[in-house]
Amino acid sequence: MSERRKQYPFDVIEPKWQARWDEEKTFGAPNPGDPGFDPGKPKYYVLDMFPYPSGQGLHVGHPEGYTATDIMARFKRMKGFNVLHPMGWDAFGLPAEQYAIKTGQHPRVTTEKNVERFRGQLKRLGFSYDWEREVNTTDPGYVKWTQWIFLRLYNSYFDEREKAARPIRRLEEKRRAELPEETAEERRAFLDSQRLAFVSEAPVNWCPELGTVLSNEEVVDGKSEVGGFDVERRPMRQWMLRITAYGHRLIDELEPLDWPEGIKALQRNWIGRSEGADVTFRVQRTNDRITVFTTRPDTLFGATYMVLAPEHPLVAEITTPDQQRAVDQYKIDASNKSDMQRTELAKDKTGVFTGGYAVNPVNGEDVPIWIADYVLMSYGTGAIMAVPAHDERDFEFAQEFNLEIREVVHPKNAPDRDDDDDEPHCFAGKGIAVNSPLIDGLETDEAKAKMIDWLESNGFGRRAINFKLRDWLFSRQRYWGEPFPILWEKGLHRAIDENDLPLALPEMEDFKPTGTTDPPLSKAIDWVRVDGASRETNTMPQWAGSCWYYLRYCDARNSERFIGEEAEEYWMGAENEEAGGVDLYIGGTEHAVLHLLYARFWHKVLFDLGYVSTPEPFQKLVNQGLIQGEDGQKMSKSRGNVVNPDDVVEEYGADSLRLFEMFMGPLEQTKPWSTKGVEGVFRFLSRVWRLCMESDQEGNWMVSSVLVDEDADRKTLKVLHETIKKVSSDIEGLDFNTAIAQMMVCTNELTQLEKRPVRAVATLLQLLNPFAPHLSEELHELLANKFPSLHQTEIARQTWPEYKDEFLVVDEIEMVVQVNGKLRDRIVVKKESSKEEIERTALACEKVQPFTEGKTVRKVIVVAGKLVNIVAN
RNA sequence: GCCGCCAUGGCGGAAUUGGUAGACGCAUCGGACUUAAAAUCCGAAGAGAGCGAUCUCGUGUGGGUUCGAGUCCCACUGGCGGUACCA
Repeated sequence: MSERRKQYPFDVIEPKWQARWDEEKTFGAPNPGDPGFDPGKPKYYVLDMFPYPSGQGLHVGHPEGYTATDIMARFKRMKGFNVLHPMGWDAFGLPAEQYAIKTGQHPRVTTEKNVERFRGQLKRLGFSYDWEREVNTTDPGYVKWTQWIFLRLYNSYFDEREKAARPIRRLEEKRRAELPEETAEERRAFLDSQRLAFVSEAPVNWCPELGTVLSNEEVVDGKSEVGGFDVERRPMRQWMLRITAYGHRLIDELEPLDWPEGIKALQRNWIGRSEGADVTFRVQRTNDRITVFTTRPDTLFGATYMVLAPEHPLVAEITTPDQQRAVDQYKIDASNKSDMQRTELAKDKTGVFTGGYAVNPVNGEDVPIWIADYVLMSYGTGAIMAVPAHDERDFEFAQEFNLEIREVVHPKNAPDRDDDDDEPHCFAGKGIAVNSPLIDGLETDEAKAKMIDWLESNGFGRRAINFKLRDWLFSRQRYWGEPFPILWEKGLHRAIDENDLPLALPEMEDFKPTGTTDPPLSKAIDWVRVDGASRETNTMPQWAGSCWYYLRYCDARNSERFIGEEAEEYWMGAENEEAGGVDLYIGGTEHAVLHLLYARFWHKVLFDLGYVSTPEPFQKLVNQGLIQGEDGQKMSKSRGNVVNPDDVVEEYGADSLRLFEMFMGPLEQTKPWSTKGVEGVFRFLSRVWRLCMESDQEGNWMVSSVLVDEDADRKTLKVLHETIKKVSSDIEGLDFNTAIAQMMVCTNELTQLEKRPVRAVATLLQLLNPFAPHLSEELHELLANKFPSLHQTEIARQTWPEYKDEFLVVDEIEMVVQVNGKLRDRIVVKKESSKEEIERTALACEKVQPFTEGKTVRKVIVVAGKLVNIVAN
């Protein structure tokens, strides 16, 4: 069975070339200053999202993106670029730790084993990585710099005026000058509250099953993204990163990036910027003030009540004695509801009147203050002004509790709907302000602006922008992560000395969760105690390592800096018109709001502090599409439709796997696996083999006797140069499927020749090389041995072929003749024929006559080289 | 609900700025080679009508713009992904 399939000896040639690439370091990329570095070469940085080395090994989704980047890397090298194409391991994380707990093996051991396996699998696929730059996020030499970057965050604050991170020392000096009478403790507390990495006591997502807290991004539908366990809110002391300070820039600087629109939208949506105003309401009979955020200040005259979140600090003070019991009960009920329940019950609005009233600043009216859990403490100010006529949620609530609904915006061009005027309705769109003395008759946008001006000049509010984005919860109660380089003493934290980095994890026998909120590291008593202080026992989340690995690749062995200045400038810097950063980044869409947002944030901090030279890390991003099982369903063990890449390589070879994954369809599209499809590309590669090779009686392969060292005829040259042109531009555009189709056409053409011109064949092998590197190198070597006129170096070190226009043009062109847009005939005309000649020929066509007979020819349209359309009626 | 993506033969998919719909591959059918099969090579093929040359219809649905629409515009339908009380 398997004998039958080996139509060419891929099982011999693939290991041969992989070994040679390894030994000769064929794909090593020199850094500035390295031997062999050519400053004249432009750089090209093509990056894969590095894998988490799971116990399962590679699945077929990995090679899809990896093959795409590998084709680009090999192509750009031959095009004369110095190409950075690295690989590494995102090796901290929950699965490794959970597996370790189950088996009792240390996560370092299992991680090493998994990395070993992944590396072997990738090498078997012939990817042209520079393995000298391999990184592993769990290596002490890597952890050192992750911790070092954390300390940069810790030692920085966000300067609101400059809209950038600055060293905290600067803030300290400023503070000292401005408030000399402040005590050291007060100043310290202030500075600690300003750091980009800070400690906060706040409700967090605690997952009892995993024994850790999770970031908002790691919680999906109230369940943990890993494992799908219940997540509850509980207040805990945690490290946070001030990503919210970068909300503006994370949105604005996203715009010019060459990213899929969908991913940009996802990030924009996640960051969730809304513009509006903060408005302050005075609480009746007290000195209390309630500030609300609204995107519709133009509807203030329609604000007929207010709602506070049940957790709002002013609730206790506002509540009147006779409403006390009801309010207390509601607060208890609300706190007992899980996030899941709160969203499930989203349809039915609940709430309780506090008994208190506030004064609407625009008209002095008293409005009742309610509490309701549809108002979230975590967004805006935790309080809203309710405008039931123009907000769906307020409308529902007002209907439920019979609160006044007052129209203050009238739809433009709306018909007078006096027929159902008694029916209360809600209109949330833009229109014309009515019943609003200050702004009557104005359109919504104008009304908003005027209202904000009025609020500002009367001291009732100001322009404001709000974000959905929350600060990034950065600590985890796990063992297998980077320890924080932080010491605690008398309730205060401080950084450890940078010379003591990396701070390694303690060796522990028992790294299980403690069953409480104490992290496992708290059990390493000797490690925790340092003189009079104790170490932070939380660890960093998995995302920490992946926030900067693309920088480390540029200078992976540097022990003095996280990245050398010269290396950073060369690989990440902006050159000429280019925007700089990673030139092409390919990976799955699942990281749209996690890794890709976090990495941008870190990069911006490093940029502000002067460590990197561009504000954005990834210039061009492409998401490879999901590969489904043969049945069109998502691949999963339970469906039994999982394809193992090792099996495919075993049966058809790595070149076939690579080629098939690129031939399936457009890179970014979801598409189903097809075993028959693999056989198809395998047959194609076998045809290429037989284009060059033939077997004798004994079945030994030898260079084909029909290959000749002669010039190709014009027809062959035309196909060949069309192929050079199409393959080149298709690779640039990542249209690999059509590039392969064109190479198939070219191969079929060459196969049919009785004498095959060997230089044309060698050119085809060059074009095929990025896709099927083993086969093409082997055939080229065999041909080069026989034909001295061919390049004697391997293809990887050759220059990419250029097409010549002179071979593309033909003397005679076939043109289509249409009558009224319908195809009726074809004509062959000389290349240099005039419009008039073509028209005459077309009109004279026999097959055209029946369709023009009895009609008047109104117009004849000639599209050069394409068609003639006769308009007749 | 909102946001993004998609819809073309039996199947995966091709079609520059609007200009020959179905490239290439799979599956299918026919032929060559073979004692036979596999492999390989050659050929056919969107659907319908016809002996035929040919004709009619065809890119989710309905309209529109145009000499000409898979492509552009309007209104729908169906599917995939994300997100959801964000004021």
